[in-house]
Amino acid sequence: MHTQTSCGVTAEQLENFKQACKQHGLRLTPQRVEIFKTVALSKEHPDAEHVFETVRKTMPNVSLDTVYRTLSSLEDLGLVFRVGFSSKARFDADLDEHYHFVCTQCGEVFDVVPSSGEKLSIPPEVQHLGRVQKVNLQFSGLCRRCQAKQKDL
Amino acid sequence: MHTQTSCGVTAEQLENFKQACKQHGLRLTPQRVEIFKTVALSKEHPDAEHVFETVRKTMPNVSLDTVYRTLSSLEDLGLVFRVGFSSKARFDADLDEHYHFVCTQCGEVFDVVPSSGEKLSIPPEVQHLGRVQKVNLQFSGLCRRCQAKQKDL
DNA sequence: ACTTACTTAAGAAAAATTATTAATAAGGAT
DNA sequence: ATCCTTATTAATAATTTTTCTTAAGTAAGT
Repeated sequence: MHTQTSCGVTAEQLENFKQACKQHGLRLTPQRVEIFKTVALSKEHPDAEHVFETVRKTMPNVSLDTVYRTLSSLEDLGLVFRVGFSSKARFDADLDEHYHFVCTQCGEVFDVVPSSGEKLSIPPEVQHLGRVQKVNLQFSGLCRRCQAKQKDL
Repeated sequence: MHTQTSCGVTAEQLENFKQACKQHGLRLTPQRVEIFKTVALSKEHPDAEHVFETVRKTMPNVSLDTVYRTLSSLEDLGLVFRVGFSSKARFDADLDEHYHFVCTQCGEVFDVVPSSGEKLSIPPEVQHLGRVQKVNLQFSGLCRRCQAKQKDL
């Protein structure tokens, strides 16, 4: 069994969080700790507004801006995963099954056309959750060109 | 080889578009045709603003509102695919590999934890495009509860 | 030719996120 | 312990993206 803090976040998780902050020179402010704990505790994939409301219960003065800023920095440290993609909507008329690679730097979107053997099969547990109408698979990272640019510095 | 129109949209694609519009009682306005063609021709996954600018070159009076309205209806007909997820950002502190099923009706997000055999492997052609830092796999559709609600009507 | 959906225009309004600025406080130095 | 530097924060304002309103005109499709 895991060692747990009173609030349910594993001590391991918290320690990991503190280490990552220290490593990147981020100060351990109460707001940051509270926001991290809130996401770590929630099982419902909260949005920024929801985190804001939850944190406000114990820290009535946090601003929504801090929540957004903190969530972004936690994402940068890899401590929190952003579900979905919050950028503006983009469209594609190619309806054949294919995926996308999005460069986090330049924003370019590349098509990934799977070979017949690579096509994604919908896991049975997903079909049990509901009727799947759409599959969205997106990889993101640094594209070749942006990688090269970084090295040029 | 495919039969092509002068502008590069396959006749098949256009025919499919016209049929779908007819089936759903959507009128075949020049704006709708032009917007569809623009997305179909573009290889760059354009956003609404980009479509707007492109369409304006040949139809200087289209409004941005029409572009948004049309793109949405084309998506509803399944003629156009919305890349990424345009909803608000949601966060998850669970960093283990897992996917999500999002209900298009109620918005609830369900976790999909793959069994070891189901885990996604990153295709080599993706690794060739750049350094993958994040994988985002999202299924969407109607969840069980919302399915039941629909039947109850 | 008629009906009715659709579009334009111009503006307002939501909704989500980010920037500005002055005050505050974390964490290292003294 | 206290001081200092600099990141961080609260509060508010601003931006960005998308949708809605209203009204008047246009044109698709039967």
